[in-house]
Amino acid sequence: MEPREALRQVLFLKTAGEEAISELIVSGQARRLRKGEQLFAEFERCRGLFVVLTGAIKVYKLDSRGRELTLSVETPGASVGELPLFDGGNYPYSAEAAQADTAVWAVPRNRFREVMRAHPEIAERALLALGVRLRQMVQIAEAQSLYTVRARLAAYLLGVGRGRTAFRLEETNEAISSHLGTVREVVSRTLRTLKEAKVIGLSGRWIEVLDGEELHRIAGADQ
Amino acid sequence: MEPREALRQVLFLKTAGEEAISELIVSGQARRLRKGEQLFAEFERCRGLFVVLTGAIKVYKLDSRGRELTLSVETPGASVGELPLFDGGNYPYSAEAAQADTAVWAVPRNRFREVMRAHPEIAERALLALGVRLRQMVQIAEAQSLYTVRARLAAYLLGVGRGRTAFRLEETNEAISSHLGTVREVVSRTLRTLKEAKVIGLSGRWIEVLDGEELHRIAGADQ
DNA sequence: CAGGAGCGATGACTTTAGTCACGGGAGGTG
DNA sequence: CACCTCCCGTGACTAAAGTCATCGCTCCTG
Repeated sequence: MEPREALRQVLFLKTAGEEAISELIVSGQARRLRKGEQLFAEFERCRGLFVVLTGAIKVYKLDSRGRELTLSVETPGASVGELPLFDGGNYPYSAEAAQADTAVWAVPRNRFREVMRAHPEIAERALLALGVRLRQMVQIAEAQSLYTVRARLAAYLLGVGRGRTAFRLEETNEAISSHLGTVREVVSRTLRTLKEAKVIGLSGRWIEVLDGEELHRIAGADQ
Repeated sequence: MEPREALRQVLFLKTAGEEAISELIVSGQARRLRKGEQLFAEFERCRGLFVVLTGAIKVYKLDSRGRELTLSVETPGASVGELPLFDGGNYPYSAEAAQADTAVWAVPRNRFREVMRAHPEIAERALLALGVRLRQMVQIAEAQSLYTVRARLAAYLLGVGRGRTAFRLEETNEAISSHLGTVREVVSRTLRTLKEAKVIGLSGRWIEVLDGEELHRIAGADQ
């Protein structure tokens, strides 16, 4: 995706004037990342604005023993790690490329702040952007503490399926388990139990929703 | 706490001019709540600004079977449920009085929006306020998915202990379990195991930190 | 095409957490 | 002071999740 096009899609730049976008274009540069390469790490000081151009960036937390919780995966046209840009703190999570051929547009912190100061409509919309993130986090916190893996997996399937009755799992079980806050084996087994319950069909990475109503029930009610 | 004093302490009103505060005072009114009385419920449309004057407001999520996760407890001088005020959405959680004799200052949504429009310094600081909330939520999500109850309880004790070597548990086990995303019995049992491990002393509601280093280790490392 | 890396599946087992059912104590109140 | 309500503690059990070890398949790559 072209830098200008990507920036235009960022939630807090949507209403920004052409001039603001141009300033962010001349102030920044593209950065390419190999799969797994880190964009920033938790506790680090804010670098600046990052907008995904191609590929995908995974935002995640690690615990002390290396287990991982994926907080979000950002695709082209989305910003990454904008929180410290707005509140001046450090990163509360890490981010790395989730795919090969990932690229982001990077604008240094101070340059972005100047542009934001000159264009107040950005700060205004930033409230919306942080609101979206906050709602996502409340969602994750709730899911982690109040729902079983089975329920979270059902919700995941409904999410990636987006209403289709058949689709492929694009992520590995390992990646899915990180979304759900569990481990690879449990994802594998839970998919099987859903299959045995005839809620989904499953062959290879191909999923067929056999009983959408039941899948919703499992996702919404616990158990 | 006096309304004016409470409003002054709210993160996004700290730098607001005297005039803005006065407008919020004349536009609002105090509301008293009995213990357990609901201030707003999840999914409802935004009511307006609420600032705690006395007592405490618990912000929480319920799952479909009635289990509860406490997201925060707000005390005098803090705002409650400000997210929808800034992003225009509905409440993503519920709130109720956690103590008897709780009171909040309430300003209707539209009145608050007018004041915010007239005083842009409020919106500016609102970014910080949402940032704080977002960081809290990331923390909760992480704790829920990556740490055991034992670790979360240790962190809770360190939090409410605030460095003291002896202190009283002010909340019931039921309330504590809601913070930790577990149930009453497990809190009771886990406190006992910490006692048996000689990490804390425990008699009645009185806690003594016997091995602070170990308590930190338990809170930080999983297990 | 041999070897290795990466991924998925699965059995066996352990650990952690949650549920159910009671008993008992503190403190308030008619 | 008898009773009730609200908590806490705890045993016994079940359920959910995590760990460990192993196998097999696919797809590279040298």
